[in-house]
Amino acid sequence: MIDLAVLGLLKGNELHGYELRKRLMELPGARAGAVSFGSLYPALNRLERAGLVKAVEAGVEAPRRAPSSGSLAGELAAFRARHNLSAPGGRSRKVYGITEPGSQQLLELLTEPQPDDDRTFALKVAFCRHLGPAERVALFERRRADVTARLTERRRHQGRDRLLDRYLRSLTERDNLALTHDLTWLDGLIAAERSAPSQETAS
Amino acid sequence: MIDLAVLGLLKGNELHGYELRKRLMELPGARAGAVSFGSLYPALNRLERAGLVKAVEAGVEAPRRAPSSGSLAGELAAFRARHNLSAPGGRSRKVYGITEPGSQQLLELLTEPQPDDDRTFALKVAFCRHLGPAERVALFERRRADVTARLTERRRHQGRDRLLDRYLRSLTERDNLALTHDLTWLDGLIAAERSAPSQETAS
DNA sequence: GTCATCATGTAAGCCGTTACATGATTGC
DNA sequence: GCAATCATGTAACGGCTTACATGATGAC
Repeated sequence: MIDLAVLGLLKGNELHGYELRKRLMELPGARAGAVSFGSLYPALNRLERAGLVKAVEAGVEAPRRAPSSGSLAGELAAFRARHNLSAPGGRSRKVYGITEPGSQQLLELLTEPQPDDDRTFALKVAFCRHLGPAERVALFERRRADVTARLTERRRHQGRDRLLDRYLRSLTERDNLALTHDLTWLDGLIAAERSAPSQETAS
Repeated sequence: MIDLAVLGLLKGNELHGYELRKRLMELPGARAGAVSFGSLYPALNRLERAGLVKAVEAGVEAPRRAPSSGSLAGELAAFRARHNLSAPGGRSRKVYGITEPGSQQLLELLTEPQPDDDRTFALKVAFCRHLGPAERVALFERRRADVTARLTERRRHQGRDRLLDRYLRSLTERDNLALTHDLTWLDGLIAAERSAPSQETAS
């Protein structure tokens, strides 16, 4: 989940951890991108060790390891820091970019056929522009099947609606509505995909 | 979460673990009650040790500990097994009921004011019949505030809609719709609560 | 000069899952 | 008799959170 989120965002943007999280939090879809720093930073380090992302324009690192009295590196850092100001390419923070293996891994994550939970699916949609039209449709169709299955499951179990109190009934109705809306939405996505000029955005 | 689910279901029904899970899985609301056996059974034991639930009609337990050759207990178990068939009060399974402290704990879990994630909120609604009207409205109002906050947050961040690709735009729209529908639903619940004959279902 | 925000990290722990082990009962 | 389902558990592990520690920078 967090790998998908990180790789998806880094594909196209070079970002440092803090900014990455800010963007993640802004992603739509039921808090899909919500992660804590406590899991983001270790994840970034892990992905870097795995070669899926790499630090770019790394700039000043480990100035505190410098035993020499002359704080050359420190001065440099301060100078750089005075001039960066948020534009992608800042200094003194660790800016990451995606690597080729990282891009491949992103595609694999987006393509894996196992059923997604809601948050993962939202993330996949958020980054599905990196897929080709066929894989995109496959993604939507798989989800469609999942939602349909849930709906029919629900209908199987709801015969005893009369036995439920009003709150459970209301909850059930809400659930059915939400699932139905999702189906409609997915159908729209699929239809659009099939009729659209099919602009490839392959890897 | 699992405590809420277990206590909520046991309030009113006496059930064994397997049946408990089956009912949990049937609860509406975005897979709200989905739990694995691997977490359910330990949870039941924990709740029992804490005195929040207790085994009732324990019936045949530990027949394998009986060293005597005469398999009296075994025979009895077999006899019972032939006749129980799913009706609450089965044998050879561990049937649990809620205790007074358990009921109190359930009320506390239903009343705690911290914001709920979607699944927890669904569970609270599923069992909110055990609350009084005032606490119920409070529950709904809190959720309403949460959803409203999410909506305005979203609106703050979506000025650059034009920058997003069609999939992110679609996802954002879907999200807005879902949140809006939820708001309407909550408003309906609140209105119904306020205008209803206010049937108390206190602890 | 002090406070909020930016920025990166570590450690402990929670809460749940999957996989495994075991055995009784039911239906064919 | 054999398979599917019912039924209860344990062990290992995974992923994420909270809380903590640290420090630079910017605004006033």
